[in-house]
Amino acid sequence: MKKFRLRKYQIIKKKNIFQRVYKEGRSFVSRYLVLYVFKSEKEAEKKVGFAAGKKLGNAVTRNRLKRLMRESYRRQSRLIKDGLLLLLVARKASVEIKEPVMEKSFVALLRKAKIIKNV
RNA sequence: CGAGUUGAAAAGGCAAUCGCUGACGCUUUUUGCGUUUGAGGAAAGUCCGGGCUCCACAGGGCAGCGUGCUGGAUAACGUCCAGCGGGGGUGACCCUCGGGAAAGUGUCAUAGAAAAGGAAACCGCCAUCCUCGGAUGGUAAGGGUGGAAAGGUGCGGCAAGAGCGCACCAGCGGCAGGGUGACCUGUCGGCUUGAUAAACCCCACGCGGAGCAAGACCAAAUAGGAGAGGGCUGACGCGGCCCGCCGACCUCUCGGGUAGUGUCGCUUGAGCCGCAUGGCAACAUGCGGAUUAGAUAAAUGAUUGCCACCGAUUGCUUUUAUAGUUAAUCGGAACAGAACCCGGCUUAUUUUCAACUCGCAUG
RNA sequence: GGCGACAUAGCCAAGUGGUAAGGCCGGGGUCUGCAAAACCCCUAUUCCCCAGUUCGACUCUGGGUGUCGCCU
Repeated sequence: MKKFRLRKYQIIKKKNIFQRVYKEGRSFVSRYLVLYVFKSEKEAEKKVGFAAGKKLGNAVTRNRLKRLMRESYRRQSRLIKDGLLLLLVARKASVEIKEPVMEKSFVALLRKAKIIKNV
């Protein structure tokens, strides 16, 4: 079975990139998530960032949400087109949900944004 | 059986698939593969105390801050242990910012005659006088006010009263005995000096400041740039002020560059477990053993199966309540995530066990 | 991660041991033919919460909760 990896260098870390994606990227909203999409200058670049605000809860729940989002992205990353910077933000309703619900919601957002590869 | 007090312990396990941090090995341009490793009792709050780093390898005085019964433990503490005094509870047991109010100052609203002077007379009580309900004087026993009223209770005494006298109790002081000490016990004395120091303050002891975002290091590039001001008649700096120290740069403007969320600090430590000895204990000493988190948009997750735990329903056993049981089904499993590291405290939270106390019932 | 500040009516807020000022908003009234303005009256029982000290706590002490700021 081919593995879907998610390495450190594939995650957005710099503050200014976060700011650009927030400001200039297009956004898509669902009940549990907000997805920002921004076209990178480089063709091959494909990165993702995760955010969970302070209002969602304590450190444990915020870390759990980021893990769930990362797991969803990791499983579906092969479907996504290259050359995009994505940013996933958790909403308050997502505190209660389990992993498959999160993943479904993520895929629905990808369809909405029309960034799925046609294979 | 019910209610409670105290003290400990644990924080589900195994397996499969996918995935992540660090370390090591192989390969290597990136990368990839393999082995291995990986959160807590509170990691939390940041409330104390240290280590460590920089500033005089930290000095003096003032100011400021903290602690506050005694003795001990400790690197240190506001922590811990053992005691003393006071308070609460039927009890196991718990709580206690618990020095000084006779060094001084302040405050004690309203009410009340009086709220702190050896002070105070509103009603009442007693004596004297008269114009017969007032005046003068005595009086703190009674009434009334208040959170608190000038020691309390009883007997005597007196015009009425009063530590005015006596007994007991409380408080204060002296002496004797015991204890390292807080203090306790006994005895004697004159009879008596409100509360508040989590009000200022006094006394004793302690504290320099900042904090790993501390601090240190690194390439290329021009270049130790230009101008103004201050400075060995001592700048800048050392938390406030004064001293003292240090000893040559500092501030502003203009122009140009660079350094990356880079590397080190970064994890073995006053640490943990067992035994022995000393000690009532906290703890100390000796011997032996096990020692692997080090991330930085921040690593432990997701899905599933079985077993174990808890709860509910159904079935079965039992005369019933109840209890037990195995089987099936469903549901649940807390608080919470290392960020330089330790010792504590506090707060959040799921269970289990042990010892003890009280009540009820039965033998 | 570290350091610090604040919380009082719907809003802005004063208050530093003796029963909580003031302004805006709101409600009622006077005035007016009706309004506006002006004037008068009313609006705090949880002073963010829980304990303690004190006769008495918004105020002092300890613990908790929430909000905001500064340091790379």
